[in-house]
Amino acid sequence: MRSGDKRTTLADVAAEAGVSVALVSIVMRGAPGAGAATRERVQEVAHRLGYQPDSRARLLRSGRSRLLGVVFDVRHPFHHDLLTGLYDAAERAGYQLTLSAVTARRGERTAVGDLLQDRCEAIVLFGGELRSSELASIAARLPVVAMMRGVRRKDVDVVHNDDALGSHQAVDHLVSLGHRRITHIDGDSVHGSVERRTGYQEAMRRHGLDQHIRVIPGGAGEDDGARAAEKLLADPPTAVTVFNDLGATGLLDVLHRNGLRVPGDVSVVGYDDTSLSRLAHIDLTTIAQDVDAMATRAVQRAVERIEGTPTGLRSVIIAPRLVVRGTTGPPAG
Amino acid sequence: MRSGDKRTTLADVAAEAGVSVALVSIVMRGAPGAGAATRERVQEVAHRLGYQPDSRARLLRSGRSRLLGVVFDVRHPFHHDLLTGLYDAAERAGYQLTLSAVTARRGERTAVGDLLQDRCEAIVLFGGELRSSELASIAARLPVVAMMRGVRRKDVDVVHNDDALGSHQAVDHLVSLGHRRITHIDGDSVHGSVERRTGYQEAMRRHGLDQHIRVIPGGAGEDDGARAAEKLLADPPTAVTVFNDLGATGLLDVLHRNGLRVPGDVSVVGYDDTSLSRLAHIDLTTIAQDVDAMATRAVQRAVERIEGTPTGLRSVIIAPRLVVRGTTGPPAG
DNA sequence: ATGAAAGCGCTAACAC
DNA sequence: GTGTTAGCGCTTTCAT
Repeated sequence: MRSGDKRTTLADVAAEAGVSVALVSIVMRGAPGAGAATRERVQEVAHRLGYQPDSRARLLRSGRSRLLGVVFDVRHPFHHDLLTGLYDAAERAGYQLTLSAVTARRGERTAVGDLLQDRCEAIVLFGGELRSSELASIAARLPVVAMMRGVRRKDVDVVHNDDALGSHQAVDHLVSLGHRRITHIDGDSVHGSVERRTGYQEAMRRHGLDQHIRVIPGGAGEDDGARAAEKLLADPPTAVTVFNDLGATGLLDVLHRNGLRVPGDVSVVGYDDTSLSRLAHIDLTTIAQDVDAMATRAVQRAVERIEGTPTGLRSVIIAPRLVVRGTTGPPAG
Repeated sequence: MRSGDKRTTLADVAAEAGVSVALVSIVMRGAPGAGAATRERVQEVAHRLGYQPDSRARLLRSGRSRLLGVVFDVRHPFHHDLLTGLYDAAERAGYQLTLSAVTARRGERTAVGDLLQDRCEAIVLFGGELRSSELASIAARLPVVAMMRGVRRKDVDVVHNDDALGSHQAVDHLVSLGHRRITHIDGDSVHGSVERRTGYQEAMRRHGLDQHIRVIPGGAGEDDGARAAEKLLADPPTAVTVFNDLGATGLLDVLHRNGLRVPGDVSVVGYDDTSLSRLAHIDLTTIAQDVDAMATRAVQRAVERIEGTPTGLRSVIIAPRLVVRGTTGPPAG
């Protein structure tokens, strides 16, 4: 017996309950226009027959899908947190999510293509490498909301973290502990890197620490942080702000191997509040992006575009917050 | 202007190309039965009009969806690796994947429910907490393949790692390095825990090391590994096999804090080969599950059930392999 | 409050 | 090779 041979349809329920399909449809959707008695009976029959509405047929007929497409990367831990928030936000807005993953062997273009076929009404992109012009060509077909990346186009909505502010928070925290010689490890060409670096520089100036500004080239990986740490060893500062948690982890490791104590000799602040930073033996002070706020705004943006209530502002920037853990403390001496 | 207002349909393309809808359908699917010239012209028009087939309508009509539903947990790093493999395997089999995530605030039942409405033809479940009886009730509606968990039902297919064999590999590796006093940290009630523990015990006996068998209670988290390590300190063995990588990380940390050198004083083997184990400062010897093989077999299983070519065997067990990194070496002395 | 009928975008039989 | 016809399962007028 092949499965799927006999799915229960509206017609089946209607026949069994002795009413018309239209009426069953009304009951199933909870729409007004059916008697209480009928309602109950139909519901009972539907349940008994194990009826499951066919979303495809439903959406085909009603013209809308109420579907939000999401492109995320399975390799990026932060994307998973964001998915959690997005599911909630979508549900609150009365939309469903349809996921399309980017993997090591499945590109962003493929992921977007699938979503387009699924007839979702808007697409939410997490980071990614698509060029602004490509995003624009997608945006010509349906609303696009890009999260955690910049887009030089005004036909694409953008929701992201206030990276500069995050760096300010990190520097402020360190300065309040008494640090003055604070170095920043850069994120190279990764999205947000420029903002985090600039934020660091601004904050340092604001505290009158211009002469202590020092930026070491780095990157998005653990090894980038480790390499940056090597360069620091000759003349270590009392504190370091690192582009992201992964880099901070690499840096911490090199520091430890070289006998430097954290936070005794050097304080370290990461960025992103990934699960890594929460591990007991890392216990990293870091900057947390406000996942729920970002997700909520992204969905709100998408829905506004879908329903034609544009707000004019295409860019939403969410404030992050400092999470103090064990890698920061007052400087020695 | 609301988006989605004017999607190009088959009819539009047909009108523009001056042919019938049916013919366009044939061309778009690459099905036989159309002239080369027509084919080219239709394709040109479709492209020019930016035509995108509507998968919902398509699937509704053809009765099948060629969709495989996947339930994964965003919090589990290993699930992401598996997704990568599953996308490939599905594509090879001519199926598409439709993802439904479990999050901290979105349960497995909800995730499965969505998939059911999407009319996928089979469901692949990663781990999870659903009881066997619940799985059975889903399996009554469509084929279910459960990965990385056991199911005491013969109406559900199971594809998982050979946990016992993995433990054998870990012990064999340590014994070949010269270790005899090898302790196992248990995974408590987590799926696979019993098999990994039993495998350890068997392997020890096989090597005539019965009197060195020692199992410490643990769990799936980093802290469980750390707690287990504390218990070990009084009388540390020369090597430890840990239920999973996360636990091994916690254990390593406690070992280091107490001045024990790895692998000098104690060798450590984890399980799962997660990205964590690959971090330079952890560099954990571990047992890698064969993700691609598992994904391939899971899809194969699902397709067999869908297409009604049952094989009788409902359980597939895949051999893992040892990945030697920096936490194992010969015992001191 | 309920039912009949039309049709969403597409594919599959069957004619020509 | 190409067009015609009939639905897939559902929602949505419009009658009754």
